Amino acid sequence: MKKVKKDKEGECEVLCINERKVASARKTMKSDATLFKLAEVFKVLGDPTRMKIVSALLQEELCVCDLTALIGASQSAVSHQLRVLRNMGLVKYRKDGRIAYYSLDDDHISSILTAGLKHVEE
Amino acid sequence: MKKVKKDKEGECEVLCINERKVASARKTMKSDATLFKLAEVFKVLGDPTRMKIVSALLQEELCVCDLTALIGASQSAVSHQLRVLRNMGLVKYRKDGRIAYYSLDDDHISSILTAGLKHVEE
DNA sequence: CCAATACATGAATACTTGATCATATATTAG
DNA sequence: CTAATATATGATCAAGTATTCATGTATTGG
Repeated sequence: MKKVKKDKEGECEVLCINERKVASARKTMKSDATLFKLAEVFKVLGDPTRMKIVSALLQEELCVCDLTALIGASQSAVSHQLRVLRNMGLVKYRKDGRIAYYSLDDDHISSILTAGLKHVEE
Repeated sequence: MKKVKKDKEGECEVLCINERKVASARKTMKSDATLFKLAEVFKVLGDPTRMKIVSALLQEELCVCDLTALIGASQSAVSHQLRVLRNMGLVKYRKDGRIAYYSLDDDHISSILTAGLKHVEE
């Protein structure tokens, strides 16, 4: 159901498409792969539990037990979501005995949240 | 299954929880409502189709038809996702006859993407 | 060594959600 | 008015996902 029509010469005659604007946008847009990765990062931040975890880690590293107490979820749920955050490279952790201390992986994450907050807080 | 124990005086004796760090984090963390809204915004940006739409609109307004051509999705899918973006206040639109021109709702959105890109592009 | 603690993880389930299909509305050309 | 165009939207459905439950691994105190 493409919005195009074949004319007598076999060429495409577009309808309402503004070719110039479309070409211009296509030129400056990031690659599909980059946009996909970007969407993945935002998707990971787009869950309340994970958002709470990340924002709790903004100041200092915390262990799983601290995080569980802080955000009001089960230890299992926190652990599962920490793995998601780890896999996306948003948090890292170090082990000290049987305690795992989690922290944010890089400084960009703080600025992502800050930028988002500006939109949320009007 | 709370990680707490009642002791003889009826008080809570925590296990590995670092009370000081937890209290400190709790103080500076945004409210649950704010974090929830923040997660919602990121969730909306966390879909490849919507991410493509938003990034296509970074430079100038585009009509639905342009967007459909640009991002390679059906008109219906684009329309549905535009509504999600509208409801979240990420895009706005104006009608000119039967054509709807969409644009980003505020400038923060660009900075959110920029911050995210810094993480994605290492 | 043994029990308790801290955390991780597989399975099952309920819930969410993005795409498609069909159709509706609105505008304009003829 | 009528047909075509541009967009919106409800319903359906398949795929994804967050939580819970049960259990596993690793570390440490006694």
